[in-house]
Amino acid sequence: MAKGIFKRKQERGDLLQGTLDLLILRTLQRGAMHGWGISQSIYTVSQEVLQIKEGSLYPALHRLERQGWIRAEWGQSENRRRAKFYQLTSDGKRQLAEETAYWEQFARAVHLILKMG
Amino acid sequence: MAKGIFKRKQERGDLLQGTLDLLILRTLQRGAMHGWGISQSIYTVSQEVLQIKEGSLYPALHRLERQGWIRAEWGQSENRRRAKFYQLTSDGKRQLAEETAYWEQFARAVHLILKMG
DNA sequence: CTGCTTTCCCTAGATAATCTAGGTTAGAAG
DNA sequence: CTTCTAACCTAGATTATCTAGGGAAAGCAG
Repeated sequence: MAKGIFKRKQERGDLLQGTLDLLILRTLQRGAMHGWGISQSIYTVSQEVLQIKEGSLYPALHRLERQGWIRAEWGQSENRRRAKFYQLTSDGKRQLAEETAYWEQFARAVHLILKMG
Repeated sequence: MAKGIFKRKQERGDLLQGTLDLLILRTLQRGAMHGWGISQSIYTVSQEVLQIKEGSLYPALHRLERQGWIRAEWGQSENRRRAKFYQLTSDGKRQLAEETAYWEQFARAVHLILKMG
């Protein structure tokens, strides 16, 4: 990578903090999906902006499962590989609604700061 | 606190993660301010939504100063107390622009996920 | 003057989320 | 048979924020 030309790609994974659960839950609202697929979906739907690393994804999925917001089941992927499919539980749906509302309030608040006179 | 009645106030300080610097820098864009004033400004401008704890505020200010984005100077507050006034440096202005752009891209991306079919 | 409240500053340690950097398995493809 | 890729996993590092303390000085109530 040629010296100062490409200024640090600016990692900024920090903003994701606290949002990852929401993104996963929302993605699962469209139907059951395996982990790999979830991260791909987030990547493409966000127009290549949100890139979830595997080291974040799987721990997050296990966390969500432990909290009873998603349920896992082994199955077969579209490519005939073994894959773990996740789906929202009813608790998960409630949690999704809550987190969505919270995100919207938060984003509005930040917007107020950014646009103040 | 009466048993299950008040369900966890849901702390959710997590969303702030990665945004605090932006909020502080943006607040200082309006002029020099002391720490206490910065947090009050963020609180009222955000319509009571964003509440920065002192334990986050002061370390953040020191971090920003260490990185050369803000500069501190002791002075007197409106209430005649000793207070440390911070102002943006030119590096800080550049940083503010960068973080603003990044936030907007991020917020757009999350919005895409939340609104997908 | 005394004591209390408010403003303003500070920090050590806990908590927790994400990332880095590794690794495994099994099907597909050459 | 060898390589590539989809799909899963985790330990440890990093880092931001919060909890929970503490201190000093101005103003105010008694």
